[in-house]
Order: sequence, then structure tokens, then C-alpha cells
Amino acid sequence: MAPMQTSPFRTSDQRKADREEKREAVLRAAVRLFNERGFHAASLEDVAASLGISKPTIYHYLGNKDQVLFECVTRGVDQLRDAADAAKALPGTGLDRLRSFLRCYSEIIMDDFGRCVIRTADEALTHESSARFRALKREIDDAMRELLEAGIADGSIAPLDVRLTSFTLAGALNWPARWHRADGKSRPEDVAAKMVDILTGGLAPR
Amino acid sequence: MAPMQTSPFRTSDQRKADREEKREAVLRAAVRLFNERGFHAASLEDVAASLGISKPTIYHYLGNKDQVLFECVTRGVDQLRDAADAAKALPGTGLDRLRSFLRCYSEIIMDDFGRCVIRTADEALTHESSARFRALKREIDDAMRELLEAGIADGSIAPLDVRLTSFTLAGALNWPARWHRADGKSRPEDVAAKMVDILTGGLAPR
DNA sequence: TCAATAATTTACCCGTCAGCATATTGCTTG
DNA sequence: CAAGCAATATGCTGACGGGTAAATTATTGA
Repeated sequence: MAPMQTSPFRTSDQRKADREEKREAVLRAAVRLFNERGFHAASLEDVAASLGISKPTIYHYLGNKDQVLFECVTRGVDQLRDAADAAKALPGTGLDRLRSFLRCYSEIIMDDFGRCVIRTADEALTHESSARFRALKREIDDAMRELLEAGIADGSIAPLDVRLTSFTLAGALNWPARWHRADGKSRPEDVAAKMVDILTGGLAPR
Repeated sequence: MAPMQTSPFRTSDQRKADREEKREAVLRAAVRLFNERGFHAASLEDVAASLGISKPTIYHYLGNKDQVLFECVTRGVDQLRDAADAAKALPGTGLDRLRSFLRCYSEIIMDDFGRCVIRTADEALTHESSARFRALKREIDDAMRELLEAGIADGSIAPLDVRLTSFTLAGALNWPARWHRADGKSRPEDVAAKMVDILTGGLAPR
């Protein structure tokens, strides 16, 4: 049962929650610094300093630098996968579902963990992590291709080269990871919506 | 006057040409390794080893690592600027000129120096070089916007948000710097042509 | 109250790499 | 042929960052 009043003595699951919260804070601080300065330029000491703790504490919660980065990109890819699953379950034409996915995709890429997925070069990770990372990204690409193929099948999308179209769309939507600033004036939803309109509609006047 | 037969003794401008050739070889080796392993992972010693020379020779021809990288990206940006100038001088509608530029742009990005422009994060360079690099990239973006505006003015392109459209197109065409392999089966010209068709035409069936 | 365990720090080791100071070779020119 | 300069190599160093062991402090549970 819950204590009547807040006590300075934590129960065992409060302690577990505390630990999780700290772990989360470390991860958040890490991904912010990785994105801001680049993985190599951001030392674990910098990350620790940004939280007012010391380097070994990071090792305590997350392990070595490779594991920290891998967890960051995994978070990002998970968000993208969720978006793909949600889009697949939507009603409407294949094009409708694809557009919905692309908008979510783009917004995730402008967020901390999504940005990290794009800004992280494979070479930054160890051989094993890099292979797992590529596999995860491959899943997202497969989902994008599935959505494209569904649209082509129901006639809402032209019969394009699926592989290349997928790369083209992803490339365009990934780019904000490099130029978009969270503190800027353009809101992620607006950017996402406009980009998707440009990509699906083309440049020609109607 | 030119020597009657090839002699082991070089004239002074032969020597100058030799030097230029070596400088060029070093730069080429550097950009290849930077692209393959990433700037940080590629040490100057690796670059030297790939040519069978020693590290100080690189300093002799190109200066410190920052200068080497800056020269690589400058080469790439120069190619892009030339392509923009050439496209502007072409006949046809604004859309025609833009499409021509986009195809060239894309092919350059699949080449050594162009790839390096995209794969090089600003943080890799010193403060000064980074600022100059951003200025150079800004020129290319301006050229892209000019071409877009010309197309909008003559009615061959819909009245879109120029800034965002420019980013969208560039993002899509930059992405092959990350996935395209020079030794693969898809030829850069084909990839470029198809991507430009997708981008200008959109996804809808006609 | 005391032992056990978790959280966190301090201090250190080790490898790597950019950059340089110094040799050495060999071509070129007066 | 001598003097000098260009090209290249060897070897050093100083900084920095990842990673860890051991010491310290807080927290729980018996």
C-alpha cells in the first residue's frame, strides 16, 4: 500500500523507478550532446559534466560509449517502426497510408533519437553494433517499400522503382536531421507536412 | 625546346607537373579513405600507407589534416558550382534547367569529392574552416533556389516554398552519398535520372 | 546497530593520433 | 664539383579520450 505522506525513505520499486529515471536522463543528455557536437567530439566526460556527475556513473547506468550510442539509435529506430506499424493499420488508399507514415517519419527525424539515427555513421559503432544497426535500418526501409507496393497495387501510386523511390523519399526526409534546429521558428509538423506534399505532388503546376 | 628523347632529367616545369600530380594523388587517396572509413577513423598515417609513403609527406604537399579535408570539400563544392553555372546558361524552361542541374548534382554526389562534401559534418573542421565550408554550401543552396524561382516565374514550376523545396530536393539527392557504392551495379547516371523523375513528377499515377 | 549492497567518485592506465624536429637522400644549378 | 634546395623518412611528444580498479559514501535490511 502507498505511504500516507511522502517519506524520505523509498520503497524498493520507488528505487527501481528512480534508477530508471536516472538512466533515462543520462541517455537523453548523451543523445543531445552527440547530436550537437557529433559522436566523436562529444566525450563521455562532457556528457557526465552536462548532468553534474562523473564519467564512471555513465558506465554504471549504460555501459561503454558504443552501448550508449547503440541504445540511442535503437530508441530512434523503434519510434520509426511504431510509426510504420501504425500507418499500415490505417484506412484509406495506399498513398494515404504512405503519406501518413512519411509525416510521422519526418517528425521523428527532427526529434532527439531520430536525429541520432541519421547522424550516426555506421563507422562510429563497433563491428557488431554496426551490423545490428544496419539490420534495424533495413527493417524501416522494408516497411517503406511495403507501403509503396501497397499503393502501387491499389493504383494510388504510379508503378515506380520501389527501391529507388524509397531511398529518395527517405533521403529527403532525413535531411532535416542536419539542418533543422529545434529552437528555430519552423515547427516540425509544418515542415513535415510541406515536405510530404512536395514529394508526393512533384514540382509541376497542377 | 623539348628534348629529343625521354631523359631521366626533368625540366623545371616537368618537375612542377610532377609535384602537382603527386599532390593530386595524395588528395585522391585522402578523400577515398575519408569516405570509406569516415574522417576520424582515417588517420593520416593510413592515407600515407595507402600510397606507400610516410605521414610527413602529406604535410609537405597539403598541410595539416584540417587543410586536407577542407581542400577535399572545396573540390566537391566547386564541381557543384560549375554544374549550377552550366545549368543556368541552358535554354528551355526553368524546370528544364533545374532538372539538368539536379541530374548533374546527383552524379557529383556519387563521386569522390561530392560524397565528401555530404559526409563531412561541420564539426570535423576547425571553427574557421567550418565557417568557410558553410558559406560554400550556402552558395550552392542559393543557386538551387535561383533555379527554382526562375521556374516559378516562367510558370514551369508550381509556386512552392522555395527554401523548403530546395532542402527537400537536396536531401533526396544527397542521400546516395551514404548508400550508393561505386562498385555496385547501378550506374550513377541512371540513378540520377530516375531520382530526378521521381522528385519532379511526384508519386501519383498520371 | 551492524553488515551488506548499491551509487558515485577519484585517480590512474593505455592506446592512438596529430603534429613536429631532425636526419637523409638526391636532384639541380652556378 | 660544390652548394643548396626539394622531397621524403624516422622517430618523438604531448594531448586527449576511453575504460577500469579501488576507495568512498549513502542506503537498505536484518
